[in-house]
Amino acid sequence: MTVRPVRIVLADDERMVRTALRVILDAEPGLEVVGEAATGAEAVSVVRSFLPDVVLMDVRMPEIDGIRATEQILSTLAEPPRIVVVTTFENDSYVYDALRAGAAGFLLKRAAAEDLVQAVRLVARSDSLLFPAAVRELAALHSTQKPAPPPWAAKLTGREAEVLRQMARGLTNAEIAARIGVGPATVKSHVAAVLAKTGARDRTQAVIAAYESGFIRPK
Amino acid sequence: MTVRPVRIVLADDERMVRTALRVILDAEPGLEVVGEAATGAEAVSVVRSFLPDVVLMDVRMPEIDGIRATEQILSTLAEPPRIVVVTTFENDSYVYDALRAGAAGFLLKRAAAEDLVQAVRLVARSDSLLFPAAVRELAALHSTQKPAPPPWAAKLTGREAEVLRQMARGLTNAEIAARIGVGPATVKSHVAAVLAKTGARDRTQAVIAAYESGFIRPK
DNA sequence: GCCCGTCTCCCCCGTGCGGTGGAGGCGGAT
DNA sequence: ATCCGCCTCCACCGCACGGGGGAGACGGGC
Repeated sequence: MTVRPVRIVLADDERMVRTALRVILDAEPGLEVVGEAATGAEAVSVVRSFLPDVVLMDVRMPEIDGIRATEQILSTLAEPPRIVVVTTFENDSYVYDALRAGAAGFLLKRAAAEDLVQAVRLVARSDSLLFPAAVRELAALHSTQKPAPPPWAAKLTGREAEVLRQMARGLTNAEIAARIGVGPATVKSHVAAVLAKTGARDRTQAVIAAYESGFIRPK
Repeated sequence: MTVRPVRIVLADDERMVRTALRVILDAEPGLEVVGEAATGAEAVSVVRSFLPDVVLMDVRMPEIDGIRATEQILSTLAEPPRIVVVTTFENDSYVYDALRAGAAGFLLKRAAAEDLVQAVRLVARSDSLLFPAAVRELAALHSTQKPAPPPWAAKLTGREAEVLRQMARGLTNAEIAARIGVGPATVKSHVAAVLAKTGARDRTQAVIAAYESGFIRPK
């Protein structure tokens, strides 16, 4: 008997992309594109109908994005397919969101055809999970820029940085003053300086900036 | 001419693991283990000496953990190797940290030998990035347990969660009101509820709690 | 039927916060 | 000797915020 082929569903709002993927995948023995969807909502229903082994899911789609569609599929099917999130990766921060949603892997749209095929095969047969340059580039944005995660961090004086750290712990000006051993008025000055340099409107925005820039980290 | 082999460095505090990996990898044509390290610090120096193509890096190691070692390697070498983080995955939340550190992939220690080999090959030749069941399980922990990443998230109503998300974007009550289409007084009520449920004293602490609990994540 | 949770909105009040515009001291750089 | 950056602190002001009350409407559950 022949080996059961890997059944694939494509979800992408661009017909050309779907066609390209279909051509590449259908040319491969053992791979079979069984369905297509142009929206996230359509993807959910198509997957429910065809129950494929693998779904190639675009992130940006009308109605429901790929992330939500992934969530819905994984949470509503008893034996959900492996979902590979496909992205063009421009400035996407979808990666972590997709991971949380339960995506089995990532694929860069500009990936080589052979990588695409290998990705699908690998995801289909083992519970391994493919990743592309997308993450490397994203990771690079986080790691190689480590010497300069916050553009403004260099401009914060020692005291200001200290005050910002205390702010990010949820302390009031008076508490910060007591903690670092200065007067409340002094803390106010430093806070004002931090707000000015970070471009924040209030302490909440300053704390957000601290998190988003990596100046401080969760956990 | 023969193809240049993939040069590999193993970093793991358990000798047995290193040996096992070496046996598996050395048996493969085109793969060559050129060095081993038992600590994170050692890993950094060994990598600097041998300049391998791929590093298999354990997470938990004495002196310096795999994450920090990864950071150091990637930030100090001009042409750093691909670093694959190896984990036993018990309750690790290292995955995101490793990604941020610039890891090229993940591998589960209990992965099949053939998966290991294929992972190394793939990481070495393309900029694709391997993942294992580790992430699937971890993702499951985050997605299926989505009702419970923050202990209090389950207790936040839909509106309250929405308001908290807007708070975490640095918006004032008035701005949130305009954005979600309700009156300012309503937003005040929701904010009060959020503060009560999160145990926060003010909106800043609420936003901090949102970040620390993973309710929202930095880009 | 009733209750309870949710969403919606109102009042009043105190205050922490942020904005403005200062001042004095201290050290390094020029 | 002078200037500048940083740290320290002050007074005044307006306001968004948070606390403490409530109230009406809708829905589902008992």
